[in-house]
Amino acid sequence: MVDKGLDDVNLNFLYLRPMLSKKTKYGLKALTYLASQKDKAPVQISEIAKCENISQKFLESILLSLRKSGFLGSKKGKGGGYYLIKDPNEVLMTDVMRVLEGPISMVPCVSLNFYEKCADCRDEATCSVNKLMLKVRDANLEVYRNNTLADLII
Amino acid sequence: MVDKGLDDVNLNFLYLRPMLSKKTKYGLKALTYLASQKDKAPVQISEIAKCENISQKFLESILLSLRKSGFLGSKKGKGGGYYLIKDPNEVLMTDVMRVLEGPISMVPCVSLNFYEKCADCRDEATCSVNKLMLKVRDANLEVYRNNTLADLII
DNA sequence: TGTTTACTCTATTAAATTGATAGGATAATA
DNA sequence: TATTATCCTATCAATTTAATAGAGTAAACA
Repeated sequence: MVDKGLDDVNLNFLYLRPMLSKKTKYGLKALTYLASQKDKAPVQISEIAKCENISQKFLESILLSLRKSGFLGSKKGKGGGYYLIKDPNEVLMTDVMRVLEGPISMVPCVSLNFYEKCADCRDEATCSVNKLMLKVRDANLEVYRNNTLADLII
Repeated sequence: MVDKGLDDVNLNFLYLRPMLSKKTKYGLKALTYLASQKDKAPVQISEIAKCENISQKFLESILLSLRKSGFLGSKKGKGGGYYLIKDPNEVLMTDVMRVLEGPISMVPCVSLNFYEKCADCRDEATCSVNKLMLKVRDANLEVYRNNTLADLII
């Protein structure tokens, strides 16, 4: 049998290279879980992990980084856990995404906060990648700036 | 000396996890290079690689996949090379990005063309990640649909 | 007809990142 | 002082990216 060029098959549909990391996915779910609480009593990691189907150990590190970046507070010992520090209406997605996922721009040369010149690019002003990714960055920023944690509930 | 918690340092600004692959970056540059040609005579891989500072061997595989997906034509032998098949005005960024980078959605559960249910998600209708990523997808689609290869030149 | 040119294809590689797990240290509560 | 739950370090397999090497194939041209 002759090989019928299976290399032509496009495997993109398998989502082999997911764009959104699980860290961000889990972080967002945890934040909305906390935002949905009636009171602001601390919630244990184990509860969030169980309800949201998240690996508890992995979630630990995510919540830790969210605490260090000022989104969450924590309490140790019995009755301890994590809780939201700010009102969900005041938690901007721009800030959340930058902490969890990293820069919003897809290339450093169009980043507002973390600009870097491309080493291989001759002229930024005429670079097609720069031109397109600038528009993509603006479109994404528009979404993240206009959505808070409160907008993600229900 | 006491360790002052260097783990708190946010290293995102180093762009350790670039969102846009070099494959896409190089592919876009090659496409615009070809679109900028006066006539439609074939251009050699080596010329594009040299002018755009791209690894020639890597570029070979990228141009090959762009040919197989119908964007480029090729000619072997002396005077051979790659050339655009369609008019730059008719090459939509949605199609280019899907071939080079993969699905436009950041999660499979909001993908138009490559939908997949999340294994761990209890209810898509109330999922915060789904809700946010749906908006991001629409914003990105808006950009890619309204830009053609011709829009990336100069 | 034969040589040169340039695309085509397969295979391999190092390096980096992700996602997950294990184990113990620390602090707060009762 | 015992229990609880966060905090922190270290490690791991699996995957992906980007690049390179080398041989194969088809077209042009002398």
